[in-house]
Amino acid sequence: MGRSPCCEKEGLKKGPWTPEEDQKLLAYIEEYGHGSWRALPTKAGLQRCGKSCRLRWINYLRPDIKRGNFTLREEQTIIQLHALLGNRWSAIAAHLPKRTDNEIKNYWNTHLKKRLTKMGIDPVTHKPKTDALGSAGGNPKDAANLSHIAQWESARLEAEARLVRESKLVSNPPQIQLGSSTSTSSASLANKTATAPLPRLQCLDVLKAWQGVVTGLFTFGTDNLDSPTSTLNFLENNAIPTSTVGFNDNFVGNMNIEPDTSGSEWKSLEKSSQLQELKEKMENSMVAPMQEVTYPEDGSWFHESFRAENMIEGYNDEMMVCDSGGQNGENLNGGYGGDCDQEKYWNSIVNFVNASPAGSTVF
DNA sequence: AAGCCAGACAACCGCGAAGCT
DNA sequence: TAGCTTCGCGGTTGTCTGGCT
Repeated sequence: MGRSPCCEKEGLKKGPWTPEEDQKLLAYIEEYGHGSWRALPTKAGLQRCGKSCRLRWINYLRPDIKRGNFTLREEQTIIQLHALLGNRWSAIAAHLPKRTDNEIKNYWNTHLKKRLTKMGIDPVTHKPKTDALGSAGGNPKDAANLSHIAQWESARLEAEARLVRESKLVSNPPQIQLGSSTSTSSASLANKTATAPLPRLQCLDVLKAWQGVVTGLFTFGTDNLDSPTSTLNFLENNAIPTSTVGFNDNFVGNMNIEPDTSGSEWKSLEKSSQLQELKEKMENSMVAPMQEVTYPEDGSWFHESFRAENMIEGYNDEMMVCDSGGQNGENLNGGYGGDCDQEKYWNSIVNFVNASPAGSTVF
């Protein structure tokens, strides 16, 4: 189909953005919103193509971007989602608040992929390279099950990512009349632009749901989820939940869930016909398979994964350096404070990714 | 001090999908 | 319905920086 000619025009500047250009772009979006990206450069007085402006805004200038090192939890989430989704960075980014797809992609390529490779794990399949022939212990049936699970989760995550994008449109129309202020501070922009921080779509967070299933079943006793389908129960009564449908607080924290205390974002979503449509789709496509999931009762397959789940926030690479001493240093918080943390951490990740509900009767 | 190299990250490019007329 | 425009995504490249020799 038609190709945008904007970047092919001669005379347009390429390469790194100058502070002056950033200022112009910020000032324009603050006042008028981005509107049509194609038309923006001319209106904003920039010698750039619209594509370049959009990228600069999305990946760098947007006020709701969290910069700096990825937390251990974020790394874990990226790896888990990558195991399910592959290189669908935008879908992965939808689960990492304030991170851009470009940033995640870069981080994966420069850090995580190499680490997995070093550990002898194929970063594409997330399987040990020595186990090339078979996943799930080499059992073809289990491998097929795992594949089905991955496909299923992939489809659902994609649907959710789409909803997240749509929610941006619903709750934050792109063209916002921003008032008379000419301030270009990030704080100011954060309240005004079309890309204000998104609410977490709590009950549609299928990654959370998936993990909540196994977490709830094996580790939390009385507050356990009754059944995996509970994650979608809100669909039945159309109620926007104020809590996380039976998941314990621990879990919520672990998954970077940021409850929206105001609920205002959800209220706007409630009115969305698109949301209603998606609800119906999810009801039809997701609830049924989940109902029959069963897992080994002893929870052994999930044990290591759960330990990784409980690692404390702020855990960083330096803490993960594995000395030759090899002492086990699991701390009282359930995290790893010992000498061989890196190996344990990554083993946990790998176990989580590999954790196939072998007893599943779903597929 | 200079040159080289590798890592990290910003930015570009090409493609496909969605929307509009 | 076809053709065009616009946007978003993912792969790739370019540039900067810090470490090493």
